[in-house]
Amino acid sequence: MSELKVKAPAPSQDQVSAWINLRQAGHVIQNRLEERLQKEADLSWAEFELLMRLRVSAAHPLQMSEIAAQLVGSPSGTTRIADRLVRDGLIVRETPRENRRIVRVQLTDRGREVLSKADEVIKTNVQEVLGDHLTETEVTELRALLRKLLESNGAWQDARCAPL
Amino acid sequence: MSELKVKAPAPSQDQVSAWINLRQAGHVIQNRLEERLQKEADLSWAEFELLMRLRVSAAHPLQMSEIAAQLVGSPSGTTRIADRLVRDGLIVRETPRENRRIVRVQLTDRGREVLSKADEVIKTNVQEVLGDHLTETEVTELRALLRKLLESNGAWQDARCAPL
DNA sequence: TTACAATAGTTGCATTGACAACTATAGAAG
DNA sequence: CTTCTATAGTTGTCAATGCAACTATTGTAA
Repeated sequence: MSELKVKAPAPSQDQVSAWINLRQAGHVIQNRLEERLQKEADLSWAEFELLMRLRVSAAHPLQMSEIAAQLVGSPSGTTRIADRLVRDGLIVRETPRENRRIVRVQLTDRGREVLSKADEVIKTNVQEVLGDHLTETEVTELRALLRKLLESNGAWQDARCAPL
Repeated sequence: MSELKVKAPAPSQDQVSAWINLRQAGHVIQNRLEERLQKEADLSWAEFELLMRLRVSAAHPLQMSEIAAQLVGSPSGTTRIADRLVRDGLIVRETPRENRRIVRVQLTDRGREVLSKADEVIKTNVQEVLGDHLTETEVTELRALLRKLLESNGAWQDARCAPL
């Protein structure tokens, strides 16, 4: 009878533990993905994600602020990532005549190539770290929980990742 | 009939999306927690987590390598975090006579004080970002999924966070 | 005992990314 | 039209962190 009472851990502990576990998973798995991505496609995760966003929008080239809004980092961080991608010839920046404040970004052919190589790497490795261990149902559950978390914190956005 | 077939998204897309969502949640929420923690307890999350590990072990003071094993970062990163905590007088380093290679770390009184203040901040804010939006069951589910994920990637460790 | 290997921790260096300040352009108000 | 304000993006500077190289200590073997 009283067992139930005394054993009950404060919910806040569970919540904090959950949070720490989320960060652990984030770091550990990310490290693995980054390592492979770097080795096999010579790309950082940040660079990959930026490229991916460009492909998803496909039709019209995105401008910096649109990209920045879709990534987790700051605007200046986005600039720096783009700098590297330009240096490596994977994207091009272009300022349209009609609005000389903005900068539109587009994949180059080489960018598309590298991205498609990166797709393979990510697909394989996400399968390895996630897919091989969670059922499809569990993946769906996880997404639902994360979505709820993000939505209630005003930060939800669909993580469309295009062809793959 | 064929609808089911053509509409089915490749599982790899779901997996990658799940992964991206996990990182988004990680960043967004972490930013919020760090901001409050910094403002209200003058502590970074990394510092908080190190202090917390010290408290959990309570009885015997931990040595650097033990701490490093529990945190997500590298050994050198752990050294740097400890540097700051020493500078701020929240922990003390000590090299025992019997083994002059190792360094044991202990909370100071001030460290305990600050940590207990940080507890409040974390408790309140994790409640706000997590607890207020997920049911207890959902938190449990989330932990279970993350645990499975971590275990299958050989990185599980219980995120005990002590009193709080 | 001297040499060699393994362990523990720190430091130099380079990369990454955030924040705030800055430049440049566009739109609004007078 | 000029001025003021808002928007878009970049850059200077700085803190955090990883890797590889280093120092110091301990354990092992000849």
